[in-house]
Amino acid sequence: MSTSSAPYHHGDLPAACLRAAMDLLEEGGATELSLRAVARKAGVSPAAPYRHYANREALISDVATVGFRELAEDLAAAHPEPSTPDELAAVAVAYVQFAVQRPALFRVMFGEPCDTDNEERVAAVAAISEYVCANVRRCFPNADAEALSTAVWALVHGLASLHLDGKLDASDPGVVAARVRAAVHAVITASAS
Amino acid sequence: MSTSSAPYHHGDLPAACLRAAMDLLEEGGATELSLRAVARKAGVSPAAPYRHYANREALISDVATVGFRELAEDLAAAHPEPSTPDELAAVAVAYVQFAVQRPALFRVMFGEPCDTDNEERVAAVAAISEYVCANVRRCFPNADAEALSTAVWALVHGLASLHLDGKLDASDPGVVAARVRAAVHAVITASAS
DNA sequence: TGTACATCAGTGAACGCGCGTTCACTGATGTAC
DNA sequence: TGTACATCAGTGAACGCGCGTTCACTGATGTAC
Repeated sequence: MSTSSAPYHHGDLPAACLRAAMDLLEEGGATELSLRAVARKAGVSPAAPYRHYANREALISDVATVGFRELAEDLAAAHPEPSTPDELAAVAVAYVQFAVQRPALFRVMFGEPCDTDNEERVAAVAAISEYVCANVRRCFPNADAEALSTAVWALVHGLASLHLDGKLDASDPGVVAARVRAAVHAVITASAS
Repeated sequence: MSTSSAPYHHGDLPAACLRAAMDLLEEGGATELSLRAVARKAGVSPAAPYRHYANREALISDVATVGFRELAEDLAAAHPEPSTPDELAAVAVAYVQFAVQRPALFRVMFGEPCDTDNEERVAAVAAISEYVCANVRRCFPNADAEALSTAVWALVHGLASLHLDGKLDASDPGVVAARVRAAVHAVITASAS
């Protein structure tokens, strides 16, 4: 696209397709991701992606994988090893922010049943799951780690989903962050009341 | 459909469309809900629904409304006024079961941004929100009700979503119920550890 | 170093599909007189 | 009670659309000799 005369061979079409797909999700809002649109965006004929992807689902699955990796990065950037409720809440905020800022990508990642044949995707999901679990063990060493990990992930994922789907107002990022922090703290202090 | 000779006038096509749509969601698995398919299922021409619905979205919105009402019924049936952690957990289980048993309907309800012009839909969502809030006040009279209500709804909704989307295994209803109960209890006892 | 040829990554036209929606229409219903 | 007619709820054909995917093809690349 940036070179004046496009060469016949693309160079790295798989990567270009992935990037095009991510861009479409970023722009398009609620649009469905179609192979044709991806090819168009990548500046290539509709049939070209079939050199590299068996079908639409294979592309989508790779997009989801990239999404999970980027989510993992965002979480680690919020705090690599949270060990207090406040630090945990910061991670929760990052998770919800990812969902709110990139809703279409989030929906691709979570909105359809997994393709379990895609090993990289499974690994990317597992990495997040383990990160959450490690955090829970660190913060609540005496708790039932498995049950509490599930609960924490569900809490955060639920907050993300409810904001994403308009059940909780997501128009002001500051308000969202405050609400997430409040929810996390409310849960942690619930049994005291 | 049951009468031998179908009359020209249907009788109550709006209701028939709604029922057809619900049935399609129940059967079809991951299918998108199309107006044409609904008309087909209702035994009527593709244009007929337009007598009663402005467009596809209007039908979908009504379907979502019915879904929210039925979810509210399921929750109330699980326990109309939960006041202990166990009773609260029973309601959580009902919520997750609704999602797992009727995934396509659940996705219609939550998977796309609300049509806020549909007053009945808004009311149906608000009813659930208030039910959750009332439960939280009853169970945790000294907590920050708003924050904790958000958290509880998010926890339950997150559990539902993660099961629905294959991030948590939903193949055995008993296992799911146990996991949900464990998660709820883990949260309630988290601060004690 | 130069040429023949196999391989590979693209093209672009075509397929059949189901969709949302519109349109002119027609059969049934019910009301006014 | 009987008839004329307005109204309403359907029909079915058609529109244009974008989609996933296949196919025979062609231009570019790189390797063997």
